Amino acid sequence: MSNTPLRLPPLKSLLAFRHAARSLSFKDAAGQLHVTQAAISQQIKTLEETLGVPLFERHTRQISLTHEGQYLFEHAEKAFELLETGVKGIIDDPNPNTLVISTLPSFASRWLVSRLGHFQEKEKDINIHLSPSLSLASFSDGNLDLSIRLGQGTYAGLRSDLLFDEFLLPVCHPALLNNTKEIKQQLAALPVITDGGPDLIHVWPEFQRYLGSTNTPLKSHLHVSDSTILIEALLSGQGITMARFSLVYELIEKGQLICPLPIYVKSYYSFYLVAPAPHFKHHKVTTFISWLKGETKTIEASWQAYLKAHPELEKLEISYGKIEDGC
Amino acid sequence: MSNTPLRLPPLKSLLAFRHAARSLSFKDAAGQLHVTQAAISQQIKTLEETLGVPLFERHTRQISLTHEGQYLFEHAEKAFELLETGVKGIIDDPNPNTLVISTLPSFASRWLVSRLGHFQEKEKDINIHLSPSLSLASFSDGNLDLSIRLGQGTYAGLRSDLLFDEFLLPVCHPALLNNTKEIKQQLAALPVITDGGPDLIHVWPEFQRYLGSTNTPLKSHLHVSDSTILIEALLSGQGITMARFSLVYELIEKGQLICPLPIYVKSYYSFYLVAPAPHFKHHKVTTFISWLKGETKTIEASWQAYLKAHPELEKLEISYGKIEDGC
DNA sequence: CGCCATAGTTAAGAAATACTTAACCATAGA
DNA sequence: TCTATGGTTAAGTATTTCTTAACTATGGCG
Repeated sequence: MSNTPLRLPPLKSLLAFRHAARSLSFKDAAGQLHVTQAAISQQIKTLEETLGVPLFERHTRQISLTHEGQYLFEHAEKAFELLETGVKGIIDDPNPNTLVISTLPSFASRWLVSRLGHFQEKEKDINIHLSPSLSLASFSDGNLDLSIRLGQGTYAGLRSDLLFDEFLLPVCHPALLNNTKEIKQQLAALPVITDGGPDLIHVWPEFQRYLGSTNTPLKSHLHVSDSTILIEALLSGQGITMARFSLVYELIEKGQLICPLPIYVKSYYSFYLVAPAPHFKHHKVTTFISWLKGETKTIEASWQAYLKAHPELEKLEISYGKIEDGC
Repeated sequence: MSNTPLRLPPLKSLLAFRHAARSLSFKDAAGQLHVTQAAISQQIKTLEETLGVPLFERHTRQISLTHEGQYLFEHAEKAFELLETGVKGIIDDPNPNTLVISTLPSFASRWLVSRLGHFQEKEKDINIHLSPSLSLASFSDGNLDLSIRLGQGTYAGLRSDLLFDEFLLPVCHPALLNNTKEIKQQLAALPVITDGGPDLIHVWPEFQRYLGSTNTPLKSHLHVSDSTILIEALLSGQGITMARFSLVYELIEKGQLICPLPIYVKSYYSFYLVAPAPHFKHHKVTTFISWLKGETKTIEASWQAYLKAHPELEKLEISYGKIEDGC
């Protein structure tokens, strides 16, 4: 007998065979594999032609295994059980009691950290490791369970679930404004604070147009490294910015910051839960996501309440060119 | 943990992974699987994304397995070994000492049977079961090893290897002709013997044209069930036919039959060895085929010698319409 | 007994997957 | 320092798998 290495028949047809042989029904096998009966029929036919032997006897509406079919089934069943065991062991959570989350430092410090106590009290057997990151952290080394990012949800090879949409408001310290001049004039004189978020880049032209100073450079400009610093700069009265609602709405509610103009923008970035698809099946992840979605409902509720309390708010429509994926 | 049934990742990517993990080289895995290195690279990437974990660590030009990769490899290796064992057991010959051959009764009786003694003497451990059949016998019940058919070699789901080409000659008993009249006139008066072979149907119009009697029905017509009877009819002087060279050349050499006209036709049917592809790997089949090809060289040699001895032979070109697959 | 539902089959076309090619990157070795 | 090597990726092509629709041969029910 030749020693040339064996070339397996199409593996899909072997899997189809295994299911058909186990249930002795092409129809049932089709249901199990989420394909049509015709697909199974064709797969089995191809397999029989490739192997050169019949694997089933046909009895019009029923099938039974031939001797060779029985022999092959015994091997195929064990083989696919092994594959299933191996794959399941891979995608099962190797560390079910520790949830490693990466998110924006600003979102972590301004919103999430202060709420995590509630989660930990509720879920005592899940430890949270919060890992701030300005950009999408890599899942490639296997040490990260979930990422909460602001972006477009288009991360290659990863699943992204929308958490909540983001809105941008003009925000500053109340002490920066008084009644001696018109608000727009006062604002035009304030430094603008930016943090490099790509969704903001497209907003300034509109902002300036609203202030009536189209196509002139920003008078004064404070650029900070991320939104955490940006919020601190706002709170210390360094200037004005279009701030993300999720980060400032509690400060506005407390009167520590104000929204001096009746305008807002819907960011084309939203907050997403991002991870490899199998991570979304881990108990600790699904538990955290359920809790988080409950908590972020307060952001959405606050936004709706804010809109209701300020009917004069006007939505600026931004025209975008090439949009980055997000951060 | 959810009880929803596990859906395996693409099986091809698991096989690619297995080979890459075993040799720790995408390049080597590509060679083993007869694809390009890029294909393996993409398969592994897809698998890692689907499973949500890295399986290899990359070191520019080298790879090593991660912990999860090692775990999965152990399962995958065993699983594919099982599949290979099962498949090999299927396509290996369950009955290596008995070769069941189906062929045309005419070819069996006129040519093959008388030579099989030589084969059996040469190969004492292979028993031949010769099973005459007017049409292609089914391989579906697993009791047939090889078929020798006259056709176009286009049998669905089966492999067909050309054995030899067939030629058609006008043949009759020598006693049917004398010197009193011109040969063509005498032949036109003879009954035509046919056996239903589709390759003959298209020949008669040309035959008649050659005799100078275009578009008139055959004067007299003896139809028999197959070529075995046809040869007996020829030998008993019942008429003329366009006979297959392989069946009559020995009778012509002995003077028992003659070819009264210097014409011939190349049949669009040829003799083929037909079987499910794996059967061509069985030792008994390859042994028989080697022997048979040696023996059928005498037919081809005889044909070439016949052409050389009769340089006046003219090849008639037949125009065909829709052609049947053969028998 | 006739009709309807059922499971398997097949052909043709569409959808999805896998592969190739070419260009690229980061080394390692000569 | 330059070249060869193994892995990566994008774009386009080839192949495989699937769906749909029509078909066949039952088996069971009214």
